[in-house]
Amino acid sequence: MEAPMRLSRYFLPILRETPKEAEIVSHRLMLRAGMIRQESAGIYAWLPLGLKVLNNITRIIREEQNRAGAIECLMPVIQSADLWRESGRYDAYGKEMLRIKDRHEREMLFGPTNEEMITEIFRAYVRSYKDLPLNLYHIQWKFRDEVRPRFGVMRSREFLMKDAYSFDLTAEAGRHSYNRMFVAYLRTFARMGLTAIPMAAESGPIGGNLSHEFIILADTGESEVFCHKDFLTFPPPPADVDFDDAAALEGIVGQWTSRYAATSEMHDANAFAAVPDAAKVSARGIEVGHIFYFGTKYSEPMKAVVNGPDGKEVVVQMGSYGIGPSRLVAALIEAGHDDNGIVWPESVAPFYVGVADLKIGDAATDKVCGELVEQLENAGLDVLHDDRDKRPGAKFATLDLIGLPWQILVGPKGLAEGRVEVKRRKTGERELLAPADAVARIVDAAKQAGA
RNA sequence: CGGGGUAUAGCGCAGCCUGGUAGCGCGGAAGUUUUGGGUACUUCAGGUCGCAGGUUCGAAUCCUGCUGCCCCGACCA
Repeated sequence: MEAPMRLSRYFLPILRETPKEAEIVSHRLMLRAGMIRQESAGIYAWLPLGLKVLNNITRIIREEQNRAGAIECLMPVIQSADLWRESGRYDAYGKEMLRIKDRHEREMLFGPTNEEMITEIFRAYVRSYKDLPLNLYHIQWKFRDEVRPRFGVMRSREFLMKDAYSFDLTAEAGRHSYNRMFVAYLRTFARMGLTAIPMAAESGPIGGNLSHEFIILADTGESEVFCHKDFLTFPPPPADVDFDDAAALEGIVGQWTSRYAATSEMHDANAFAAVPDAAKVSARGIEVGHIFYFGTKYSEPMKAVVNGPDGKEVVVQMGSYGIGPSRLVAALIEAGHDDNGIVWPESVAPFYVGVADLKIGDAATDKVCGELVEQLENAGLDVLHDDRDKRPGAKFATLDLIGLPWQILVGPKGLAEGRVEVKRRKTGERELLAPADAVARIVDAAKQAGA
């Protein structure tokens, strides 16, 4: 919980016009709402409003990773080339990997992913099957030197990534670990108001033979996708799902893989033809997560082994599980906006409610705004108080642009009747309420949203 | 990495063809006005015209080289 923010003292560089480089709506709105600033091709600074959203997203990711039994750590952004030579990927990775040299001419690299490093950490400490299963994750900046970065933070070169890595004794146990992350991902995206559809996927340079991409449908998505419409009605796993219950997880994963879903690379026209026409969904999608089960691809060459119950050495089974929080910020905007700006889901909104004082300096509006802000704050809500000396129109436009779920508009006209206006951003519904009722309405809504 | 653009004030642009030392809108500051959906007017501040050479009495403008950025394609969380 933070102190209520007075907009006159905040740093929110709103742009009235759209910078010309921004092609897609999320990029345009992130620049206009003062969330990010481009510093280089595909490299962005996160301004306060953008950072708040990013932090809300990583908070949800952490909560769901922890719930599923993963343990957070943090690995460095700069890695040694030697580590990557062990797995054979130093030469295999190609120009996407940014290679650098330190002052001693040692070959280093800016990490594009961390399988090698986590395997090195694992093998240094873990010797016994009794320490398994283990799942370690971190949330860290990564760099992939994309040939052509575009679409703002949707396809940037530097990006924030949550990576989890699982270690198990057997393939069966590894499958359970995979399912844990699968279910955790369904919950994570659902909490952000997204339906992410798990689709059969290529495993690419990460490797392995079991892999799903989690894709949300959006017109501006980069991938062409094909799936059954039932996915849009499947319920997300409940909060009390038992992650130790392998059969229960298998059941959930079973449901979410029971219908056809594939990206264009993996598309099987014959299989799709079997889907009833009325259920066919052919759309564009944004990849927001990707999970891999790759067995011993890294543990074998890097000798990550433990002693089994019979005293013999066993090469551990591994998987890795990624979510891109920085990309998710853009994906959430692609999925939630209108002509006036962003419409944030309540769980990730940078502030929960904005209180606009429509006539700064008016004793009545100033007083009521101060009281509203204090009461909302005391109720545990994150409040933005627009106390700038601006025209009402400018305030409406700003609040709509930055997409806070609720607005309270306090002006002399309404106050003459003892009323303020409560506006819900998502629907545009407005209500004239007494100030105390306005607070109650929004606090109730927050409780219902489980914020 | 191929193809195509573009670079002039914080943002969006004009000026370049036909060389004469830079302008408009938005934004910012001051003021008057206005006060419920980006108000109107006045004044002000802000630019080594991407960088380096060259041509010329004189270059934002013409020529050469370089760099950044953007778009299309192939590649990708």
